[in-house]
Amino acid sequence: MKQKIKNMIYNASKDAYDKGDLPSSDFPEIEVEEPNAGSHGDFSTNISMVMASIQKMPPRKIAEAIIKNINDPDGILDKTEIAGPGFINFFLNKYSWHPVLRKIHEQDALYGASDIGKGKKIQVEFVSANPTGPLHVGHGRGAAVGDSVANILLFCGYNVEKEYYINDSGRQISTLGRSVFLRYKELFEADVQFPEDCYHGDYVRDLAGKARDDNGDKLLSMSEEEAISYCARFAAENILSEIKEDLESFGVVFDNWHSEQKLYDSGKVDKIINDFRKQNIIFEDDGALWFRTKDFGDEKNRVVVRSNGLTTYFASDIAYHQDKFDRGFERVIDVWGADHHGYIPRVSAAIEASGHTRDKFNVILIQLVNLLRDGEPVSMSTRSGEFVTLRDVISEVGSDAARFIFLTRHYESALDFDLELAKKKTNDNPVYYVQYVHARISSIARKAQERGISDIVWNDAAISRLTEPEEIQLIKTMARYPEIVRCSAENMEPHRITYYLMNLASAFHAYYNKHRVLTDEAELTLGRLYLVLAIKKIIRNGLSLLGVSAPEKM
RNA sequence: GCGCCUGUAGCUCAGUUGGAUAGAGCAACGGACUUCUAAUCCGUAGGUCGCAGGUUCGAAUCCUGCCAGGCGUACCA
Repeated sequence: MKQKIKNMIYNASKDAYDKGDLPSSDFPEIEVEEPNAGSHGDFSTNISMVMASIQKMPPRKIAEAIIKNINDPDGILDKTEIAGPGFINFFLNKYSWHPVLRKIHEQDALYGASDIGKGKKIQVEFVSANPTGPLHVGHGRGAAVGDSVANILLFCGYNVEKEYYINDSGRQISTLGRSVFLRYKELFEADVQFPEDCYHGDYVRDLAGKARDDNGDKLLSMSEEEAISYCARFAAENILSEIKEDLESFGVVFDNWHSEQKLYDSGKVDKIINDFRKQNIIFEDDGALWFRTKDFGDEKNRVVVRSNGLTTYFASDIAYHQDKFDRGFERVIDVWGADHHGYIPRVSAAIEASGHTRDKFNVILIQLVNLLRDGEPVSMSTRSGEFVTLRDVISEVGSDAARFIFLTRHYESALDFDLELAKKKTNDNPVYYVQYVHARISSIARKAQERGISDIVWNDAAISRLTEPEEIQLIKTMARYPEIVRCSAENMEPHRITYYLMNLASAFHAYYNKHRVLTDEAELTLGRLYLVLAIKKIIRNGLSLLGVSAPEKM
């Protein structure tokens, strides 16, 4: 619809120039928007103001020249007007909106989909929590955003892969092994010292118990080094499978799980370090190996191999990001917690050093989640091991409510997640507000079926009965959906869809309270059924991008 | 100190990539269920868009400088 208006303006401008009404044929990009105020029409363009300096004419005069030359072969326009400093407002004939409904019904689950991604191979890596403990709420937000962004990109024609990077190597894993081993030892001996820097959570005791169930006291007869290494692997594997379960119950399924350890085992880390040393991108100083991140815009150089010979996290990240591009991804998106933002310059540096431009690398930084209960902060100390896990949250408030709430804010804003609020089944909690639309319409459809109305298809006579202002408004809102999805994909901002759905839901509920769908008039009823079933399709369609279910009954 | 994020109604937040009179929900007040699900709707009230400059036809939005809060600034992960 917007495109039609654009074409109309373009043709009118051209005709105006041909006839001499406009002195220049240098036309800017035409922008058409939907004004907030209904009194400003259905669409509006600022072209006259933008062209004023080029045409050397006052904006309102330009607007007159364009309007004079407007051609409307399909008869979609009711009227046009010049307003304010020179806006041209277009008022559409209400019948011109009706074909949108047909499109929604035909495209159904694909309404709003596009090919703006052109099949480009793109990777979204998210969660990637260390397998040293259970997922918490912060990971939940990352999971909800990452998964949804990936869904939206897929919907917009990208070839998307969802990946989880497993940090199954390095010091935190041996600390985990030591923690589990010590708790295991406690099961057999008194007076075991448990250091501060070990993991204190209850899950460590659970894992120790499990290790005993599997092995009896066998581990005590091994060398400590062997036992710790066994416990590390045992614990990490167990935790990882718990993480997988949690994510699955949260509706998140990864295409690929990428192991850090395998990057080392395959020699990729050593190779990249050697290559960069030859290129003098990595150099030795004070017994350590340093990456010249400063040459790539970071504030200082960073250590890759410590003087004790151990690699840093950064070392494997260099190899990991190079590996992503080696696998053919044209764009790489990392979803991180905002506390890692200082890490961006060095990873960008690594990417640039491996010969890729940094615009192919995007980081979505997710701000922190404050967990509340009835407005009071819930303590979340990882040290003491007292934190509310994602699993707890899902079982308490449900996956749908949790995911929706995580997506009700721009990820760059900190989020207060109130457990009591999330459980409420009222207007405080927008997820039910949106799902309720789907359930209500489903209910109407069932009632219609009881009345013997089953064949709900496009029918000129029935559709032309849709003339109420609320009906036209609803169709206009529905017509905007594809653009919302596109914006959401371009900016990687799922919350745009969340807000759109709340908006559409609100328009529907208002309509529902004012007008009956099932009336005594067959044609009107059929038209309205066609309308609300289109709404239902968009609600389902949008919720699925967010990873939220669309219930038939509530 | 430096870097990133945030600052919009009493509270929690949107704001169509620079448009016209800045919008929702909650909370407050007043209304609507014998009719398709009241997990809903309608109405009233609520604003110096942190502050000060600048850019232009036009700024919550872009630029500069301040102020406030959060996070980060390891040969940790």
